[in-house]
Amino acid sequence: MNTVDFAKAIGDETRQKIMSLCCCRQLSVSEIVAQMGVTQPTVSHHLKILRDAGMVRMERRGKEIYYTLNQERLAQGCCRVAEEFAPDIDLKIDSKA
Amino acid sequence: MNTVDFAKAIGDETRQKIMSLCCCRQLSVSEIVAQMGVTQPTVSHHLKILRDAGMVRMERRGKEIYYTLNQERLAQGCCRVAEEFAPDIDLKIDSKA
DNA sequence: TTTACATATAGACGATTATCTATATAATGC
DNA sequence: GCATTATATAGATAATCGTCTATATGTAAA
Repeated sequence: MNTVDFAKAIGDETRQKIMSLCCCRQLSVSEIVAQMGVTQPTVSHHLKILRDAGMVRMERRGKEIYYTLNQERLAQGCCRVAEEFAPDIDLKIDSKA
Repeated sequence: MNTVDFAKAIGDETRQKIMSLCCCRQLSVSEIVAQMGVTQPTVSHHLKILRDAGMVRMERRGKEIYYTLNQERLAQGCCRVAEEFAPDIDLKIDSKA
């Protein structure tokens, strides 16, 4: 995944809200929809974009599909951007406890 | 500057090419135009977006205006994104020699 | 197998955006 | 002042994108 696609994937208010919601916990699509001001198809649309960008993981359980943000991929994308355009500045990843 | 505006500013192929060009050296608008496949007004347009996002510095010398990428701001934006959406991963900035 | 529920997809539509041409502004030299 | 060069701005246009409604797909329960 290149830096343009990465930045485009995260460069939308609705998607960032979704990212915040399923950043630290699994959420079903309905749960996401319930907390956003847009329709379910719109949420599904944005989830697809995030999925295609590798930014979220999905897991089906029964009728529901749970999404979680892929924090590693996100951080990797940030590092890629910094490496490419800010070579004089060093961004290091340290996994927290 | 919020993370949406930051991601939108860098989420364009033409702008990323400009960012690459004036990442490590000052370049005048004409010099940038010469290395890109778009017209001068288009380059000016993208420079304005990068300027508004604080991603480039400009310096007038005579008739020419020289642009440089603001690597610190860029790296800061990357960190902001990681902090907000990947709180379990720690991205630290280390200034290189 | 029908019904109900959860999610995805298709298609339409308005808004935003990237590009262009034409023109304005700014700086320099004659 | 006038001409020249460099950059910015205005306005038009086509393409992309985000949102909606309608509908299809998938899963589980009756």
